[in-house]
Amino acid sequence: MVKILVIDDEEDIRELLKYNLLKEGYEVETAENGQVGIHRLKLFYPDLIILDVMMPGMDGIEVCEYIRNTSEYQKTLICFLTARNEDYSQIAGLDAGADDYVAKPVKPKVLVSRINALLRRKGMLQDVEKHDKKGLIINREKYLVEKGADEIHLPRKEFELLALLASRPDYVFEREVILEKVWGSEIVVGDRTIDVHVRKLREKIGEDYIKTIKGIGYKFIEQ
Amino acid sequence: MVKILVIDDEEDIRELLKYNLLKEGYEVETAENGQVGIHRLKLFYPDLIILDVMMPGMDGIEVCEYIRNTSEYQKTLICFLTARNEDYSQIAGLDAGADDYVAKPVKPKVLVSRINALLRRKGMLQDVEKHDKKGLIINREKYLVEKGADEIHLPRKEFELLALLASRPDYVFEREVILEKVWGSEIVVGDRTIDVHVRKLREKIGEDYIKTIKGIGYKFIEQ
DNA sequence: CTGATATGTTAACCCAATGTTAACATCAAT
DNA sequence: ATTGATGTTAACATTGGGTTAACATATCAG
Repeated sequence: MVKILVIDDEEDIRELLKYNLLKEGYEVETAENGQVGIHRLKLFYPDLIILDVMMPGMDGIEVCEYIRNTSEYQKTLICFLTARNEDYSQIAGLDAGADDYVAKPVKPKVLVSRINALLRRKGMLQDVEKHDKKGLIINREKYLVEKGADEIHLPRKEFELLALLASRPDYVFEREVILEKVWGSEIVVGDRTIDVHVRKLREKIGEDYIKTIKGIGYKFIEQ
Repeated sequence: MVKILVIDDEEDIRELLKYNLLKEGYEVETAENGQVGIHRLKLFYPDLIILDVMMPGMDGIEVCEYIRNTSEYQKTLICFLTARNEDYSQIAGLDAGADDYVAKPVKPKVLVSRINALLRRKGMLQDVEKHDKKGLIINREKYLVEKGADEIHLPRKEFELLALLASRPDYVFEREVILEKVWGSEIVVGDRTIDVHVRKLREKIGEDYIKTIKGIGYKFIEQ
């Protein structure tokens, strides 16, 4: 669960943001000024702080600098709330170490969208797909197959064969078509060649990804 | 050297940004529309793209989506230029995968500050130090590679080869591409030339940085 | 069940791609 | 001209990807 701390002196804003962020599925706490915010940090340990720049007492810039100078909060994201046209605070804020800012008056849709984007690009939002599943990621640029956290290096033919099959999961590629695409139309190889490559692939990526359709060919099964 | 590509249909803006970014020490190229921008991508390989949302023809959102769907540019940063109050494009832009946006009319100081901040938090601005790891620092001005405390002087070809490979760690550069980029498309050299340079590089920087992908090419591995 | 056919499996082999070394070519600096 | 640094090539060594042969097993028709 992603935790967000909202620090703003206006109660209306705090409640507006809290309501919308909760609706989005985040865990939210609020603080009404910088001192309280810093105090709450230690107990709440948020992943992201939404921080008003203009506050009586300790302002947002100071809070931000304090956070950035405290090593245990280095990875905590900071998003400023700043008055429009307040270019100075944009500059100072970003230089103080903020990760983003949103202009006031805050529109909830905009804010939520930016918070989502910020968390996503910082990798704090598990993007559903990608590395959680045991699905394969075939990376042609790296000539590499990623399976979970593992990186599997494949020789050329094996890679091309897998890439072909995986390009259309569940579609059955006939042996003849595989030969044509992976080996090329002129080159003639023995009839056990494909099988051997399939064997090696199955050894490396797992036995369940490539299924034999007897009498026809092979197909790739998504796991 | 950090490379920035500016895509905007207004020449005034392009020149304004180019001037200020060059002054800041960046390498800058421009493009006057989306199509040209995408074409320029492949040759220039920018680290960051400044992208106008509103353009005739292919607009910024489309360009952004194209880039985000092309795996080799996944790590390329995108910063939108968007008209103020144009909330829709803020949302659509960020959802399309932009890393930041700056409102028009652009103030050079603000833009430069945000670009700096964006690059810094993405770790693309080597903050002078960084000597902690055993990673290599490639210094184009001095034709020099720093490995820890050592300074390794490299001849041009070796340097260009290493710089190319290291510009995109893990990415496999085909022999043909290496020849094209390091030697130039017209010049034809023997089959063994690349290997010999790789050999010399491995002797100088260590055996583990450059990996052979047989049948395809070479890749740089971060240590 | 039996035989026929397709596919699986293993290990050995071959060779093209790459590694390696040293000689040669080129060029800038002295 | 001499030296040293760099770039290229030739000649040979090495490796591991790709292929095949030989045999094992599975599947299906009748």
